[in-house]
Amino acid sequence: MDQVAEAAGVSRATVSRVINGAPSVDAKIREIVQRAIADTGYVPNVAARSLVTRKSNSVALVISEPDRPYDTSFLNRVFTDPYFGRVTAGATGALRPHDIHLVIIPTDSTDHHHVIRYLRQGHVDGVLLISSHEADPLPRQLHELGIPAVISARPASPLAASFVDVDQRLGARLAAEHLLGRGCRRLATISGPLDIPSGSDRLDGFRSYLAGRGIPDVPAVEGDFTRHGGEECARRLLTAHPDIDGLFVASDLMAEGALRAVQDLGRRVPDDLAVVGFDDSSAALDCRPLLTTIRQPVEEMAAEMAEVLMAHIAAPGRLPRSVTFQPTLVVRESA
Amino acid sequence: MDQVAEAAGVSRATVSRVINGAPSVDAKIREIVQRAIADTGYVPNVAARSLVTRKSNSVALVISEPDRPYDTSFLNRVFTDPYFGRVTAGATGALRPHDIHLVIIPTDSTDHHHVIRYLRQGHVDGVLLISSHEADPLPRQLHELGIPAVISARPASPLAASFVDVDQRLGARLAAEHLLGRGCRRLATISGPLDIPSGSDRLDGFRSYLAGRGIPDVPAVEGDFTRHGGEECARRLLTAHPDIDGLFVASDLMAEGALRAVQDLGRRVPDDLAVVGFDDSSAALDCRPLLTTIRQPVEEMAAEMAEVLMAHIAAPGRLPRSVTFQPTLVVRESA
DNA sequence: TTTCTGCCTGAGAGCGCTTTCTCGGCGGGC
DNA sequence: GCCCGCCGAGAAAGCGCTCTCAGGCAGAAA
Repeated sequence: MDQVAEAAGVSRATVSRVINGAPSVDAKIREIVQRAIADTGYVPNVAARSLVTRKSNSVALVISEPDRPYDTSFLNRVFTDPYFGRVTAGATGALRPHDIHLVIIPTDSTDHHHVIRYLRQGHVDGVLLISSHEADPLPRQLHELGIPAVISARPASPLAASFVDVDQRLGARLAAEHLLGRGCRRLATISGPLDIPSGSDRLDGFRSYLAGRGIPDVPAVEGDFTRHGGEECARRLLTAHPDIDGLFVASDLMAEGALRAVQDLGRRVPDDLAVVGFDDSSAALDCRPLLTTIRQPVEEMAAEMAEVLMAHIAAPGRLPRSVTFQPTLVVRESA
Repeated sequence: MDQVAEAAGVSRATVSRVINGAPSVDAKIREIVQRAIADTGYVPNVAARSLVTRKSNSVALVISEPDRPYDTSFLNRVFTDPYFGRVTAGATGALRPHDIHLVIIPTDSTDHHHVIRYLRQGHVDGVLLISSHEADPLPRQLHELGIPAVISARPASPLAASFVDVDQRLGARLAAEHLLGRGCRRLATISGPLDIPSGSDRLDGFRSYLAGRGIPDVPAVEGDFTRHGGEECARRLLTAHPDIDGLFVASDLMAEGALRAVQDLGRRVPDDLAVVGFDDSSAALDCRPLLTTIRQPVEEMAAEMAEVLMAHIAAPGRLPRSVTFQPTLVVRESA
C-alpha cells in the first residue's frame, strides 16, 4: 500500500479512500491512484482490513443435526441431500452480489463447542443456521452470544431470533385438499421425524384438516426423510392398511421410495393409490410417475435468510424478523 | 488478551505462548493462564492473528465450470449433483481434524477474476480446484500466481501442479471386460462431454480396449453427465442400433436416465441389455435394477486432495505431487 | 563461592490497514 | 480586499496478536 501511495504521490490514507470508494477524493487523484494500483498489482490484505473494520465479509452456513454422529456417512448424507443443496445454492446466489462468501459447517451436538468457538473468533460476520431438531440448543446459544443469526425454521421454544419458514400446516392441508378433490377417501400419511417441527407440523396439519372434514384417525407412520425410509414405511403402511387410496408423504425423497414400494406391491399410481409429496425437489422429477407435490421455495427461502442476515449485520441492534413463505401445490402425475 | 495477561499476572507474550501450545512454558504458569482465559471468557481475534501469521486456516473449494453461466440453475445443479456433494464431504472430513474450514466457490469464466482476486487477498491459504474442462485457464492462472492448489484431475496441458485423479481408462476397461464376460457382443456407450478429459478418456479407454479384443467401431453418443441427458442419449442409441446388448454409461446419473429409457422401450435389464455405470454414487442405488458400476472413490480422492494441499501449505516450496486412484468394478443387478 | 549454561519470561517492534484529527488552500460573501 | 468556511489530503494512532531478542534466574560445574 505504501508502494502504491508513493507511486501515486499521495499518502496511504488517500489510497485507502480510493479503494473504499470514499466520495471525498478528487476525481483526478482518484484516477492516478487507480492507475498506480493497477501498475503495482497491489492487492489489499484482508486480515489487516478485518482487524480494524471487524468485518470478515463471510458468513457461516451451519447445518446442525444434533443426534447424528459426525462421521463420513453424516457428511455424505448432508452434502448429497437435495434440500441442503438447494439451501446452499439459494444462499450463495443471494450473497454473491455483496461479495460475501459462505463457509459451510456441518455439526453434531458433540461438536457444538467447536462451532461456537469458531463463530466467536470472528471468522464470520453472521450465521445462517439450518436447525430442524426441536431440542437443538444451538439457536439459543447463538442468540445469547449475540452472534447475528437467522434460523431456517421457527424455533421450537419462543426465541427473539429471526427465522424464515414455510407454512407447514398449510402445505399439508393443500395435499389433503387435493387428495380429497380427486375422490380419495381412505387416506394415510408418511410423516417426517416427529421430534422435528417440520415433521410434526405436517402430520398435524394433515390430520386436523381431515378431521375437520369428517375423516378422523388417519393412519400414519413416522419416516426419516430418506428415500430408503420412505420405501420401508410405505410397505408397512400398505400391509397394515391394504385399502388406502391416497397417500401424503412428507418429503419428496421419501415419496420416491414410497412410490417404488407401492408399485412393487402391485398398486397402480395414481389409479389405485394417489401419492402427494412435499418439497418439490429434483427428486420429484426423478420419480415415475412424476410426483405431484407441495412446493417449498427452498432457494428463495435461503436467499431471504441471507438478506435478513445481511440486514442484521449492517444494523446490529435491529429487531428480529420472521418471514413465512406459502407453499403451493404442483400437480404432476402421481395424484 | 491484556486482561488475561493481567489476571494471570504474566505478559501478553506468555498468554500467546499458552494459547499456541508453545512447549517452553512452565506447567504451573500454563495452568494459571488457562484458568485466566476461562475466567475472562477470552476468545482470540483471528484477524489479528492472521495478520501476523499470514494464515487464515481455511481453504477454498473452487468449482470451475467455464462455460456455464453463473445463475440460479447453475448453482442448483452444482449443489445438487452427488459428485460435488461427495467431494465436499470428503474434503470437509479431511480438513476438520486440522481445524481448517472450507469456503465453497462456484464459478464460471466471466467470474474468474473475482475468484482470483478473492484468492489473492489471502482469504484462504490454498485452493482445492474442481476443474474438469479442458480449456479452463484457472489451473494455470493459480499456478502462475503461486497460490497453493491441488487440482481434481490431470490438467489438460502439462502443468507443474499437484493433482489427484482416477485411472479413467482403466475404469472404462473394467466395464468393457465385465460386459464381454457376460457374453455381450454388440456394445455401445454413452460418453461424457468430449471436451473434458474424464469424458474423452472413458470413451477412448472403452473403445481402444474393445478394438484390441476385435470389436471395432463401437457406437457412442455424447452425453452431458445429467440424468435427463442420459435418458435422451439412450433413446437415440437404441433407435439407431436396436440390437445392442451391452451399454457402458460414463456416469451413474446418466445411467439412471438411460435405464429408464431402455426399460420404457421394452428392453429388460440385464437380460436384453446389460448396463454398466461409472462413479458408484448414491444414484447407483436409486436405480431399478440396482446399477452395476465402476466405483470411483470420490470421498477418498477429495480427502487426498486436502492432505496434499495441507502439505503444500505447510511447505510452500515442495514439488508438485500427483496421486492416481484405481477404480473398481461393483457388480449389482444391471449387468 | 563463582562462573557458565540453559531455560523461561517480558518488553517491544511490527503485521497492513482504517479513521480521526488537523491543517492547508481555495472560493465566496460582505 | 479581507475573513470565514468548507473541501481535500496528510499525519498518526491504533486494531490484537506473534515473535524476536535480551535479560534474569536457577542449577551445574569448577
